[in-house]
Amino acid sequence: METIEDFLKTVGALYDETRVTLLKFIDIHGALCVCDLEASFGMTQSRLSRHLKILKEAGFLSAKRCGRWTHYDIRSPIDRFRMEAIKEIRSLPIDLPDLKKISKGCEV
Amino acid sequence: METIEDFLKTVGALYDETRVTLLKFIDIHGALCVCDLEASFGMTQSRLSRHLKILKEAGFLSAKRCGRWTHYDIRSPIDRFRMEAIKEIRSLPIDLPDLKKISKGCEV
DNA sequence: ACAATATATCAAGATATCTTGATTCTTAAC
DNA sequence: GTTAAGAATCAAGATATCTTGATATATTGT
Repeated sequence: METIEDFLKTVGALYDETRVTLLKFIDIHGALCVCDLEASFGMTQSRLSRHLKILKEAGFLSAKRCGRWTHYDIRSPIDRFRMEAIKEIRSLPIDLPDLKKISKGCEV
Repeated sequence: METIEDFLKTVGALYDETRVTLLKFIDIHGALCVCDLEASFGMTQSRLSRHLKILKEAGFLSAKRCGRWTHYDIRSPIDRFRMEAIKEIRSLPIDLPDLKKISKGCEV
């Protein structure tokens, strides 16, 4: 973290229940494509894409294209403060849906 | 931190440049009354009051009445995640005004 | 090239947050 | 009690964020 703009973008990404829930889900299950998240959460695709982008640009997630699929995962390496945030989220009691893996190809 | 509501309130309090700057200022100078912050930052009183309240309700600041003055200070004890946030803010290069102490009474 | 699947982006309306200026509440001095 | 200083709250307008539905951009298979 170098600037206050970075910091604000980082905490801003955390300031949304949807994103905190997504972050926890990906932290638990590992890399997932958008369509699996869509199936698991029953959330519209554009909404998911938007939140994943925000988490990615805030330094929490990495995105890796694999064929048609984009797999989002917890970014590694990750700095101390973002890791502390993820640890905090791990400790929170958050209701998560079951993982529904519908993607056929490009297993990772 | 017990619930996701607590967590969101905590990161929400950090998601504002004014509040991050105030938090850093109070972290450096210790307990200060609203009028001294008002004089130092050249900020309207209602705006300050609002942000201090948000930082207080998010668990970052304590407020202590002393005569006419309300002194805000970094809350102690403070939990791990909030402390990590303050440490992160300490490391950020943020332009701070000089401290202007105009309050006459109730020194702490 | 064409069609289908997965993802990303855009536009518009709904909701939340921030700022300002006015008002109210508290406490101390007289 | 009255006045004044310090602080908190309220109302209204400006700005930012979130959601939805539509459209655009890859990428793969035929």
